[in-house]
Amino acid sequence: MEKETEERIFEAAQHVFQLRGYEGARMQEIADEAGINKSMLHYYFRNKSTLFQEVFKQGVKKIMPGLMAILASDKPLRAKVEDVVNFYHDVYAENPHLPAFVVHEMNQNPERFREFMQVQHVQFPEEFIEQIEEGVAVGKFRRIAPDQFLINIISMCMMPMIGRNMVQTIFHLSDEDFNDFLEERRKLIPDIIFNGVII
Amino acid sequence: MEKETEERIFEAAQHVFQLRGYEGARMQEIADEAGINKSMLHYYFRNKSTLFQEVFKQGVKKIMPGLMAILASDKPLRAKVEDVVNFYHDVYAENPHLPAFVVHEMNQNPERFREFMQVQHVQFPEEFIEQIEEGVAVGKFRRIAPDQFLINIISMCMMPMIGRNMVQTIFHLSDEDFNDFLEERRKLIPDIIFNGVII
DNA sequence: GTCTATATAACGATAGAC
DNA sequence: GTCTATCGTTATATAGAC
Repeated sequence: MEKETEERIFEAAQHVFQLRGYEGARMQEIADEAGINKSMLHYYFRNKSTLFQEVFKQGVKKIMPGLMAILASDKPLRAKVEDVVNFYHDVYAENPHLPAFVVHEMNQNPERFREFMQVQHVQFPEEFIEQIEEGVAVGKFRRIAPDQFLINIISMCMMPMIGRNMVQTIFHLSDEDFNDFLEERRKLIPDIIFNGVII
Repeated sequence: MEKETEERIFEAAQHVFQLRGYEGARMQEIADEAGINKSMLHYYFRNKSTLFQEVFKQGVKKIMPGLMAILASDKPLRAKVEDVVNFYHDVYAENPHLPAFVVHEMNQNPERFREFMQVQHVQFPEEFIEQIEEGVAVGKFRRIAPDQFLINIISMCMMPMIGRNMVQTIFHLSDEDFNDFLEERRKLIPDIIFNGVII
């Protein structure tokens, strides 16, 4: 085999859990996909729950630290927004099921999510807050709370990724159409956030 | 008992399925919540799958027809956007777990969702498309595809509802704080869509 | 480390009395 | 229509040989 067994198991678990969720995932499917016996799952990871926790942790780690690092950088606000949007779209391109997975499992167990965010020291950066408050203070921006500002960006990034099937169904988009649709949003979202649609 | 058994079962099923998803839901929990015996579930609804289908159908019906009706009305675009935003926030106030439920189950079974949308004749209204294309043609709006326009609105409405725990965790919002946060968005979202944050 | 075989528990579903 | 009792299946998990 090319890869170590443990790694093959983990990657298979990642795929199955992200696709089906904790409750929908089957240890048998993970074993099949890893090309090993079911009992090996228990040898490397104690049980379904611990295997899942590893996958969930690693999933959150693919998003949160990168996002916070962008918000905490010393770039101007417009550049930060562009970076956030590109970051989300890049992560999605590599992990199309990750956003829906994290959101769903976070809803199933909010306490685990909260605890994990604390342990990882994930914090909404002051630098970003001040940048927006200053823009408001000098009359450059309309009065908007920094959390509302950020949630608007994240919403416009994540929702189409999570609701891909809804988008494709309502607008009759092929897979290729949908990819184009998403790519277009890398420019569109910053434009909407700062300028809206009215010229 | 105040209500008919079948109705009590259905309401319990609605609650449990919306909270835990199809795979996570337990027939026993539905029975307990309805205050009846497990076998009654099979008497009124044949099995778990059919009970779920009813709940899912009814969930989609609470959102899609109302949304499409607003888009197809003869109001000006700004009023339509406000109506859509208010509609989503009103639905959420009554059914806080519904958005996340529909999105998750749609992802678990896209084909069932597509089929359901077809049967219900849910279609993206021409009136809305023309309204935006006209605004673009006369130079009032920046060049934007109608589907992108709509998805931006829906994204900003739904994502905080689906990701409530993420929002509350990152920004340290109490339940009351979060409700205020959402209420503020009824005005904020149309403003962003049309004008962005720059004054 | 990896396999086969099996234990154990949970869950959906049914039979049958009342 | 509603209950109790139970069946049959499937899933996780473990024991033990190699």
